[in-house]
Amino acid sequence: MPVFVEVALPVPLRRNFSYRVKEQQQAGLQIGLRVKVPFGPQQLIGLITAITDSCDLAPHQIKSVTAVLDDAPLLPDSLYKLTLWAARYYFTTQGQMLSQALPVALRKGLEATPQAVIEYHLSQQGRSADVSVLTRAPAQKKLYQLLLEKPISHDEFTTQQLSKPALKALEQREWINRQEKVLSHDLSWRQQLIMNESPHKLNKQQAVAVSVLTQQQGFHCTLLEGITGSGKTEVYLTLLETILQQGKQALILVPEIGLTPQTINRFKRRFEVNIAVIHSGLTDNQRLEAWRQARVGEAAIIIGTRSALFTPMAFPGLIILDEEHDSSFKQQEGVRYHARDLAVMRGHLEDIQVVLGSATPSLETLQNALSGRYHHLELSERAGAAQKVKQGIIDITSQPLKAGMSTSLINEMRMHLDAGNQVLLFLNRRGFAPALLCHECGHLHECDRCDAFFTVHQGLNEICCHHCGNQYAIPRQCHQCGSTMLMGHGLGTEQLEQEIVKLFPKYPVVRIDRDTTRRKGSLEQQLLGIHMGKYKILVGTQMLAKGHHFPDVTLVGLLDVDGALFSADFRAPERFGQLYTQVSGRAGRADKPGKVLLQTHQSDNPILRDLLKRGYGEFARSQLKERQQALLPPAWHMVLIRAEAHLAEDADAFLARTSELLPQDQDFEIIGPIPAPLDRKAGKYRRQLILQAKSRQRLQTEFERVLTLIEQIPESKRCRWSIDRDPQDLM
DNA sequence: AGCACGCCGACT
DNA sequence: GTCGGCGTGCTC
Repeated sequence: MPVFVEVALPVPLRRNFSYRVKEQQQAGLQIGLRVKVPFGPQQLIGLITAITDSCDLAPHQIKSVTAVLDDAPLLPDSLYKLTLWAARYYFTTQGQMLSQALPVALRKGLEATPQAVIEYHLSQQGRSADVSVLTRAPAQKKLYQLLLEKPISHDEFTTQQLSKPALKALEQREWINRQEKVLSHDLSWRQQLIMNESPHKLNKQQAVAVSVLTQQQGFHCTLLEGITGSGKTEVYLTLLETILQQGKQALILVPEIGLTPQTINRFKRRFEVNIAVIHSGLTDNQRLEAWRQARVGEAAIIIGTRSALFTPMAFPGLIILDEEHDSSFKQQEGVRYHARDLAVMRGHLEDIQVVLGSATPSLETLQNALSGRYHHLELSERAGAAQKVKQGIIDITSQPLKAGMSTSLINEMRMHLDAGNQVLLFLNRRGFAPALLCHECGHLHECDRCDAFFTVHQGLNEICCHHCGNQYAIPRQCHQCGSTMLMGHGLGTEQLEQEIVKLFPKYPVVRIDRDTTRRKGSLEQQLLGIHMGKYKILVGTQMLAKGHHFPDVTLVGLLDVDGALFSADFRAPERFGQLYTQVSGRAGRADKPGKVLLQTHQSDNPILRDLLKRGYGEFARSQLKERQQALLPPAWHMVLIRAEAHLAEDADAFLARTSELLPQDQDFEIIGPIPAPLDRKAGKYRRQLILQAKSRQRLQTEFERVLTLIEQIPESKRCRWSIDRDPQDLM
């Protein structure tokens, strides 16, 4: 009987592809194995999604599988199902979803389960060799001496950056033997968990949280709402102890910025277990190695950012997603999945607990907690009884400003600095100035590829577009009138830093934004400087607000609240609330109360008042009510269709036709096509269609019905389009 | 998404 | 004369 397989391939085509399987390849064939298949003129690697004995296609249209690459499915059943579910939910294909979920090395066809690794030993001849011949070959000598102590695996060779030529040379001298070492998995942690550090004493709230969490069996999702400094991590660690003792693994997901050595060390210090850390700095092979260790159960704890969600576990026990409100959990290109939502689904499929932790929960999670879908645990006491932060609003309407700072802010800064404390200024705009203005004709220099102004970077002597990366030397003359009187317009962190140096020459300043932290390790260096007290004034963007505590900072100033709070995006108030709460949480400690000052033109704004008066928790609850009234997420469900094209009409026509395919009634709203907030980006026109549906199920079915029709719209070929379910921002 | 095929402009 | 630009069409 002929055998055919359906294969999911990493191509943006909404279907799988059928292949014939030759007889000698048929043994052990199953769903979930990787295969190499011919696809047009190329060979691709995909996953078997079905095995059949017949195929609708004409025989001449079907090609044969080139090779079957695995003998066991790559992913456990739960993760295979997760990719299927996610592909449906995000309106994409399983092939695309799988290429998000699998490590690059596996997508390229590398072995998933090596039975043995190569090890290098010194040979008999090598042992008795005369080392003095190596005096002029230091790399060989170093390697030789390492080998005297113990054999080196091929893997260590790459990770420790030893010299390959030296290895080759020693092999040529016949001093080295290659040996295959059969791998055995060290799972001893499951039998006996060794703790390096005894647990800290928990306060009452922490103890309650831990006892609730440890008593739960099977799938549960819990929001752990703990204010900054309330000791969420200690709760995680204590819960982790129970899980590990049961011989089960834990997956910990953290925001991109949160995966610092300090975080990892906290876990390493407590448990004597293998921890797989998955971050963007890993090579493809290192990533694969971490993936393997998790899959066989050698790694007891897996810590990583968004994409680590798909790491298989042999003994799944727990998923923790820390700082669950953080926007880096949502993928912003390709398949736009949300790691938080998929983590909950994964927990469900693996029948394990999911803990979402945050001081400032997203409205989505808060709604689930309030409605009873999730458990809700609160930590409201600051460990060490630190004092509450004082807060104040500075109305800057018709106030004189020096580099964006009001006189009262400057005076306040001076007081705190003179008292020997640190001051943090927050401005969410990097560069020198957000526009280049001609003083004679008023012309503002615009990016030629985007609908945006150039940002001036004085240090680099460049103007550059923050949307497409376009950059030029700062022009000497105005492009419109030729005048040489050009000046920066508006304020960025670079300029703020310069002005502060002039205003406070005695106090060293550090600036932290994407420009000053581009070099690897420089952020760590700067943070160290702050903790050592080397810097007194800290200037920065978002980066400064996330994850780091600065105990000697007693004053935090937010320079441009208006820009952050009153943007067109419906999530702006929520995000500002989170940012404000996170930033103010950075300041002060038990013996030094902190103070936060906000500069705004709208000091009476009710949203702002609400946030300051009642704190994030209450603020978020009233925001949730507003979203419900406005039929916005999480009350209603949103999908954004983006289209970009060289000609605006093509994008418009495509979206207009799409909207004609969909219903419009009381429970299903369509807005658009409308220009995206950044109308033109990188030379292309951007349009979008916003869809809001009351019922998630209805949204799903309506969309699935029209997906294939959308592809057939003639204009779809003339533009680049994508679907974003549960969009984070409408950019 | 890739990749090939195909048809027009500035180069050894 | 050819190298190479990217528009168009196809992939079991």
